[in-house]
Amino acid sequence: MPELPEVEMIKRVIEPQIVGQKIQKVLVNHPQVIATSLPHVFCQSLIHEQIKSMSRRGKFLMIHTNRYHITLHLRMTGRLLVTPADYEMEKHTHIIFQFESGKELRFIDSRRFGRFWLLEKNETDKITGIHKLGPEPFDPILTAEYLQTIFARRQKTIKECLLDQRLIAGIGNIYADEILFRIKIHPRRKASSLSFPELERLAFEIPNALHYYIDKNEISETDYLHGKGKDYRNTPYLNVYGHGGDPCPICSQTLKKIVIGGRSSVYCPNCQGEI
DNA sequence: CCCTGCCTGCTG
DNA sequence: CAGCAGGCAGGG
Repeated sequence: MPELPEVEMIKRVIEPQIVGQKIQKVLVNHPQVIATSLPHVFCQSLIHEQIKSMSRRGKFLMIHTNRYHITLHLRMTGRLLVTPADYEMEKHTHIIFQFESGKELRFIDSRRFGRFWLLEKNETDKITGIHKLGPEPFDPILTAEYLQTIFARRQKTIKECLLDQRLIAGIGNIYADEILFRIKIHPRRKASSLSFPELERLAFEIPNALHYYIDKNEISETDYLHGKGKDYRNTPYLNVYGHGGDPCPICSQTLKKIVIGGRSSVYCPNCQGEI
């Protein structure tokens, strides 16, 4: 489920609660979620490690300890919760990091698509996929010129390009639709067909829209736990995603839902035109 | 480009 | 009940 604004929110809520915590024990209920090694090795390696910090890259999260990077991807339904030890155990809890303080960091994932990797600090990461990511949406390199270069020889639609993590990291189906709506560009347009002024609008709106939705996602630690990590507060501010068939918030024409590259896409045929 | 698999839960 | 879901990898 989570895209960049959600992953960033999770990082901001979780990090202050786990920094300084020392791992006493790690429990893995479903071995499949550990991509790097046998669960036994994963658990054993992390005992006595202290959490130093947390970071985000695209939709990946990293938890940094003295000797390791714990890298994880929540995919569609993954969640992280910091709880007291006696907090009710959610269904589909696959990993529990027990801290010496009594607090726990829990990974919950109903569809079990989420993955964890354990990397030594000096190890070069060639396994998680982070090494294949394009620049962060907030990287100043993301100019109209840059977009022109990466789109130039692509036959793909702009929607598919925005979803391509090798080109830009962190944009998923929701925000691809929202960004295209904001700049009034049809999702089915060929990326290479965008004019320079259109690319300028895109280069501006990618970080602008994502910042906006990160801000709207702000939540307190208590509210986050209360919502079990499922409360995404920016949802009411989405203009098109999940609104197929509704009136466009700008022009009131009916928003259309189509399929592009196997993904549902919602757009306004009036504001964004028809091809 | 397309398709499949990975999984469970929710919606119509 | 089928169909769909905000992700990604792998294969043809």
